[in-house]
Amino acid sequence: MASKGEQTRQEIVAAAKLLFYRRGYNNTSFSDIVAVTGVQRGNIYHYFKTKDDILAAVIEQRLAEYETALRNWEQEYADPKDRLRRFVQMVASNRGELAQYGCPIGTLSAELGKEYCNHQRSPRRLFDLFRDWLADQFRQLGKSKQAKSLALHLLGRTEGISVIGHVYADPALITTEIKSLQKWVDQL
Amino acid sequence: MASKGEQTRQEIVAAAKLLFYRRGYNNTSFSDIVAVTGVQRGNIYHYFKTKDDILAAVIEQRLAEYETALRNWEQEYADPKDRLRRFVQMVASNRGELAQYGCPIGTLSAELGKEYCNHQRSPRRLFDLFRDWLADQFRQLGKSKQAKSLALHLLGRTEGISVIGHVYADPALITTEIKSLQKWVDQL
DNA sequence: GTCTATATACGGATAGAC
DNA sequence: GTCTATCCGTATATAGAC
Repeated sequence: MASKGEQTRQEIVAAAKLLFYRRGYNNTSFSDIVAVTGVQRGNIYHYFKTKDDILAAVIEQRLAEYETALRNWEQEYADPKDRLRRFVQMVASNRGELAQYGCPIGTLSAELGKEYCNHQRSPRRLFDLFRDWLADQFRQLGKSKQAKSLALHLLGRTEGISVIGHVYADPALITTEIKSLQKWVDQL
Repeated sequence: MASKGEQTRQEIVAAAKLLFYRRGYNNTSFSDIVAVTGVQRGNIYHYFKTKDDILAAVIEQRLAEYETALRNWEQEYADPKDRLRRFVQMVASNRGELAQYGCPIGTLSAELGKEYCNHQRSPRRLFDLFRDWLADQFRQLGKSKQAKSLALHLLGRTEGISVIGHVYADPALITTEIKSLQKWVDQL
């Protein structure tokens, strides 16, 4: 059972995660977080010294979430190819959100990857998580040598699809492109 | 010959274009533009009523630039396939910048595409420019029916490659992925 | 742990002298 | 067309009562 304080902390992180995604990190203010959570300004600073600290917590939260998802997929699907299909399917399922706000990892990286930003390299760990997991699947398919570059190729394809879908705010574009990507997986 | 005022205006736009790309739109302040150009704050407001107006001018500038490039490629290469190759080659040539700051169009779209942003749909015109030109080339290759979706596929591939190259700040990743994309063009 | 009040800095934008 | 001085809002962050 989580203590009261821990629960408040989680509420702040959850709200920040959503706001950073939908509005961007720089465009999200403490006032926004206060408005969403009901937790008062001063109290937020009780849990996090700076806005950067909140961002760090949000990234940790995302890492944990995705790790859990990947573990589950490993349980659900024995065939590495099915796991790859499940990964691609995730993008298709999220097409609505992706078309509205872009990829949560990709747009965060784009924003934080700019010059003079404290967190330039932080979102890379999120990419590492997927890259390493995907590479594992390719290795199990007997493609040890190209595993890493195949993983980056697949990651890049999904990111590109998200960018196009977001620019045109059109989930249907994501569906079309994902079909071609599913074929690519099938033909491995 | 450009008048003095016109020249000053151009300097502001040029500086803003570079700053918006490298630091992001929201992270660029008037003070930054003053520091780069030497043009004083009040004087900038003589040319642009708002920061949004500067952004609009920067987008127009990019549109004009890219239009010129595309026209030149049409002159240089008669074969539509060579024109497609030239497009892909552009990404390869810019890999250094792309790895450092991301795609100038893609990262701008990611930033402005977020919620409650005045310019949510402005960068779409930049994508339209490339999409329509690429679709034209596919049409001339006898692929009228799929022209638009092939164009979006190619655009998406380059965007995805930029995202990965940027996240890992590694131009070599861009080179690798571009090779596979060149093959795709060759096999059309 | 929660809240109010406030410090401090910097953002975009304006007024007006020259 | 250029420049200085300044307004005003809002941002992050802090102090301290309860």
